[in-house]
Amino acid sequence: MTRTRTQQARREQFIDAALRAINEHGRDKVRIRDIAAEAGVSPGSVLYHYPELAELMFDVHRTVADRFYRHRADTVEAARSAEHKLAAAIQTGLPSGRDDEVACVLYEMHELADRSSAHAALMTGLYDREVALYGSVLEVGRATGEFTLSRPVREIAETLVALEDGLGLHLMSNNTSVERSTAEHLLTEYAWQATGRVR
Amino acid sequence: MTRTRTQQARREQFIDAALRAINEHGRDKVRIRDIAAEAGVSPGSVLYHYPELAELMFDVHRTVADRFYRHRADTVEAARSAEHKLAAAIQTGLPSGRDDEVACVLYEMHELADRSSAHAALMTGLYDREVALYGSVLEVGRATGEFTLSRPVREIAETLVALEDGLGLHLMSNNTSVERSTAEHLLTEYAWQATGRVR
Amino acid sequence: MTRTRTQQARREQFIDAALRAINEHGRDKVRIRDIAAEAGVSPGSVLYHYPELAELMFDVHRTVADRFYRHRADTVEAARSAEHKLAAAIQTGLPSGRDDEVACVLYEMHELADRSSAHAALMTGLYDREVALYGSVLEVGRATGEFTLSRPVREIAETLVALEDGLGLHLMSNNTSVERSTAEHLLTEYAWQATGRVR
Amino acid sequence: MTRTRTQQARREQFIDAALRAINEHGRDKVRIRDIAAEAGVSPGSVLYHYPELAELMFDVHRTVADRFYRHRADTVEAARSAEHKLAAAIQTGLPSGRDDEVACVLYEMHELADRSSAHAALMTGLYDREVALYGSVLEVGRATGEFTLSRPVREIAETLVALEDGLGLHLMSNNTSVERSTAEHLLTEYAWQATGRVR
DNA sequence: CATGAATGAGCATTCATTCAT
DNA sequence: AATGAATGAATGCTCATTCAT
Repeated sequence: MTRTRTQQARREQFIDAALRAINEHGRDKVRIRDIAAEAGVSPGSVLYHYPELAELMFDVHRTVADRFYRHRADTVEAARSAEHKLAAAIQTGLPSGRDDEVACVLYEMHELADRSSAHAALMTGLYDREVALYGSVLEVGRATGEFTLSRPVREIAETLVALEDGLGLHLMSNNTSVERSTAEHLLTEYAWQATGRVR
Repeated sequence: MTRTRTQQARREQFIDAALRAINEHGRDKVRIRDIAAEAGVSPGSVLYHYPELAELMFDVHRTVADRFYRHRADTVEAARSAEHKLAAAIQTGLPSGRDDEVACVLYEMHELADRSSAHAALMTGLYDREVALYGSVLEVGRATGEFTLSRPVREIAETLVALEDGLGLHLMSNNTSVERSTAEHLLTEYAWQATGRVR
Repeated sequence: MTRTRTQQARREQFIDAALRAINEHGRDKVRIRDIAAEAGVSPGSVLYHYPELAELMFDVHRTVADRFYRHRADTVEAARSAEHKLAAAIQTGLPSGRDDEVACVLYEMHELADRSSAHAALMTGLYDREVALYGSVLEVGRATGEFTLSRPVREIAETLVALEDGLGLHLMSNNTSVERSTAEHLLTEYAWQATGRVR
Repeated sequence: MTRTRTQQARREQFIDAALRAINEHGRDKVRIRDIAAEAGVSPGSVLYHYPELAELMFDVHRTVADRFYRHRADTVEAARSAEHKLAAAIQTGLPSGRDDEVACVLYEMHELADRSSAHAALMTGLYDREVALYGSVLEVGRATGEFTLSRPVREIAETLVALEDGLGLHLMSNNTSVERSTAEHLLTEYAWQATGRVR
């Protein structure tokens, strides 16, 4: 048991190392050596703990998905009013910038879902949680009377998540026609409209 | 001139071959041999026409972006009313399925924009054209009285493009919580709302 | 016959082209394409006239050896006195510098003699002619009373040739301890001594 | 430290292997596989210790230059009289034959000096040491009264080195007009003359 | 004769993986 | 548990060579 704990801790170090290495070299270019170097160990050591490299990739994906959601959920929860919660969700749903390691890697992982159902499941899981998060915010707003929803909760929530993912994709891809402020604006406008608030 | 024509035609054959090879093996896994095999030639032949493989990648990206947009623009143009045009834009904006080679490769190319400004420029160009396409449809609808726009044209158009990109991303990633019908529904609902039509 | 003449002329163009290409890229790095480019034709054209590349190399070697000797012999012959002839031989026996294409290529060819008796024969032939050239100059000087030879003609001549080859080797190899002026000085000093002249 | 020692020892094994491989296949034809085969390892192993192959070439050059000089210096030192020292220098300055691996490779390396200042520096260094070696022998002979120098020490020493290099070049190049005995004779004759000894 | 296109053998090189220590 | 050393499979790439036009 103790050994398992130790091993697990070691694996988490490798996950973090891989995360940084992916961020630096790109998911499809990263080598075991890069990960090992980032962890300060030899390549063989990585293989010892992760005989299957795909498993490490999966754990990285899982980790960034969890962290990304956790950060959003915590921030939203900390907001007092539904309006503030909604704003918090929007703020944390877009990548903060090029140095947003978690968001960057998360977007790099999308492509894996194409050919791996395990990764697809991670994406689905994240999507569902994000929809649920927005959904609960909307419910709260409706309950407090802050929001007058123009459409069913789930529909609005799904639209918000898809919209922020699309905007995030463009932000990560250096689309010069989409800046962070534009993205925030579009999301916010849709949110106002969907929650029946007039400017 | 004739010679150049021939060379250009040959290059386009390689672009198509690469497109198919990328579709089969994945952008980051595709080997020169795969492209050559798809084109029915030897690996050296590919290098002969594309000494810089990155240039071939770029041409593939450019090609799928152009085809994707061209198909949308043609379909939209063929529709008679603004309402039909909008529906056509939505239909053609989402990947038709796993066998949608153009859309699949287009999404696979996104990641390249991360580290290459040339690819980022392609994405920006496609985005701008798509926004303009939606914009013109909205303008037409407003002119004919079919649409009563709730927000500025550009804002609605950008939201539509980002939304369909986000939904497309999930469709391509096998997110089981987002199906093609769901995606269409979300887009359509937003479009109805933004164009002032009541169900 | 006419065809042979034409072919021979064409071959000589390739020899010159190869000479320049070798000078630029180095004998062991030069590619057929470099030679073709220098000749302003396609690689296939070179192969057409020189199906065996080794033969072209040999012709280049032969050509530079002949030119090198011819230049020396002509210069020596043009000198009036034995003393001037000897000085002329020394002057033309050392590479004039980095831009001395003939000398550079000649030195690059030495290594081929290691494994090819044909190339070794060329070197031997050049050596013999150079020894003969120095020999005749010494004979003339002795006949006119200008020189009082300290050793047999052949010995002095051979020593002069070997000495200039050794010095030339260092000059070509960028030995910073051997400069052209040093080389001339050493050769001249030995020549004075061997011909019984006092400074 | 121990580790570095091991690595250095391993590198020296590769230097020796490369020396033999160069000797067998020629400097410009030698492949990594030849060196690996000579060392009894896989090609990758060579790259592991010498990621830059040029560095291995340089080390081989350095090694043969050092060994060549060391052998001469030791042999000269072992000789008792100046006369014997001079004879020893002459004997060891000429390649003993086709099987003289050190001399063969040393001559093969000359060409590298053409385009690499690092290699040129090695040649310069060897030349300087050889000149110094001859110089010290001459000084000793003058001190003991054995030699009566006809020219300055440095001039004679430089002439001897250049002369033996030129003769060595012809010996290595299979010049059939220059045999080992001829070469020895020419060197010896010049040496006698320069040191004021009469036959 | 000449060339552009294409080929394939041969090469260095990368890199995950193995293993003795 | 970890590592340095070593391996070998896989791949890109070079380049002489072939060939139809």
